[in-house]
Amino acid sequence: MRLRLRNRKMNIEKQLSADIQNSLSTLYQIDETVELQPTRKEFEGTYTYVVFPLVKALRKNPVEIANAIGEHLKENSDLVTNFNVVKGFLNLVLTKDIWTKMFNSLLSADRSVSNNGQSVLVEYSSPNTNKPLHLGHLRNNFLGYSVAKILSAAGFDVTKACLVNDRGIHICKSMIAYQQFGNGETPESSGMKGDHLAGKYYVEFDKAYKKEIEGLVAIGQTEEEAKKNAPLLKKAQEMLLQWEKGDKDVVELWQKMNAWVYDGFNATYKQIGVDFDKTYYESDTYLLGKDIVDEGLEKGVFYTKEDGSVWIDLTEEGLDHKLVLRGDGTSVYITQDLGTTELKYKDYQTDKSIWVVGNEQDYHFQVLFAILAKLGRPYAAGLYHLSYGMVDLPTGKMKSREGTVVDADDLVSEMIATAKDTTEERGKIAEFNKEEKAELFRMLALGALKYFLLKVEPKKRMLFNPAESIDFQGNTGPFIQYTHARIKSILRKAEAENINVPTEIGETELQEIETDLIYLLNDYPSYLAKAANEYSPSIIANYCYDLAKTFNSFYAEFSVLNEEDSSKRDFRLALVKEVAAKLKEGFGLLGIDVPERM
RNA sequence: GGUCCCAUAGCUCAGCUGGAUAGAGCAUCUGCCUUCUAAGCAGACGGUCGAACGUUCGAAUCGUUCUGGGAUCACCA
Repeated sequence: MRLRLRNRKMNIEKQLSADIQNSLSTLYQIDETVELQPTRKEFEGTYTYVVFPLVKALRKNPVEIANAIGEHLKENSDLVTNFNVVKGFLNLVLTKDIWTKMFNSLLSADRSVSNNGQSVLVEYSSPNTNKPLHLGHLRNNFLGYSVAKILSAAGFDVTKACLVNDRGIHICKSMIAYQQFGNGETPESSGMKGDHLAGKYYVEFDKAYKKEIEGLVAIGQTEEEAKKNAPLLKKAQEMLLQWEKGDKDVVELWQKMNAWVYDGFNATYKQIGVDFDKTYYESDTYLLGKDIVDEGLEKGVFYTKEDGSVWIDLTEEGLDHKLVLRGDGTSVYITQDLGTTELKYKDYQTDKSIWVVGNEQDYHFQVLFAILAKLGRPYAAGLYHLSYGMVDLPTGKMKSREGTVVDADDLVSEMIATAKDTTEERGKIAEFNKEEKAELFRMLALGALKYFLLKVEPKKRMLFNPAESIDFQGNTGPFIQYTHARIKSILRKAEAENINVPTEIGETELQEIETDLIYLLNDYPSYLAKAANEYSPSIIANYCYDLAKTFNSFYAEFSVLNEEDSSKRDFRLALVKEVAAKLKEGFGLLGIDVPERM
């Protein structure tokens, strides 16, 4: 791995800020940090410096200050050729060759990622083995995978982890229902994917369980009593105890059904293009954490109640008292998470650890992090819950138990069918063979789906309407994929005509839309940094959209290969090649592939 | 009831570390394919930025209160 000590990339904005700082100290003997913003389209200039904040200290009127700074910059800065002042806004016009310089520095930039010396573990997906993945899991998977990619591009050493919830009462429910109603059905005999088969029996359990409750209520029990007393639930609880004791038959059934489910999950993961470096299984880790409870008691961070249960007082942190171990000595959810957090740290010693988990667990993670901080864990400050909002349907919340979910496999299949129809309608891929077509349809389907789920800020809940299929036009994945394909088409044609793409360009007069593109390309690192800081793929998605949109405006108005001035043509060739590369790079961070043609 | 999150155009969303006249897409309407891919481009229409106070030269952005929606406050995970 290469380590770059300094960022050698020329940064106009930084240099300009420094020049302004210099002007301020020369003119007014003040030392201010300088923030620049892009000049609004309706004014002349590239960067704007707002002088209002100086007014108070300098006791001069803003226009006067702005003019003075402008004059000084014009005299002393190599970058500034002219300026104009509107109220307190100093609009700076930069020297003409700045754009070719900026672009050449982009062309010659070192594209390897420089390691930032930090490591991070990202846990996501974390499915339950009693049901197949649904739309909510897709948001989770795409988010986790993308955040891992983004952090990696930002220089982190990233480990992708998955914690499979493969034990517990919910798994036993599927198992009981299978025992009772399964008649030896298998994925082979039924033709169902293993995860769907397990999910079927989870739903079966709930149906039968509800019937039992009705029956008990009919003979006079209250609903609450009936829920506790229903024989099926008793059986599931009994089965969990047997599982914990290691009962041979139960463990065998558990292994058999889980193996089916893993086959199903692996097929889904492969289809949606998601993977992990490490998989943890809760059946291996659910007993962890008890030693941490002991440690907490010794340190006086935890306390014991009369019934033997162990608690922590988090009222100082603005939280409540929280149970960390049951009176009978068995674990609760938080106990396990204390244990797995410790385990992950022992395994990887990462500087940061991220959980991609829905916002219904916000409180749980507040508590978890607060406890680890109180225990003085060195890694506590690096823990982060990437909380995301639920995906709701027009009919309300998705519930696996009641079967009111948008199944992940079904949705992907439907999207592929839509991609096929949409593409064939346009009739542009006649020369594709069968495999190439299949690959393209999948690429577009996943592009549409991933972009749809990732372009929204993670913490916002979102609505998915199955009746309205996901668009392929406008602000969508396929729009950006299409833009990439268009550029590739130009590059192919150039190659066929033996026109080389230059690696350095000479001075040439540029259109405004071309400088817009250079500006955007040059700005990419700041978007990447922001996305990494905020763990937010939506920032990358929106950047790609901006870039694609701007390119398409350029494309509609100007021609690359039909440009008669060869220096302009060469510049445009290099420019569009950079745009394509950036779109591919950005979409790569979202886990979306881009086609050569479509 | 306590705590946390969300509220921007008819719909889906950007913008939020305070800056100039709040931007896209979808939908509706008008133009643009004998020229590098029309999954595109140009334009029209559409806004009390949930409400009220406050801080500020300046608030969609910060603060307080309120309204609406969601989540959570289990010896479930």
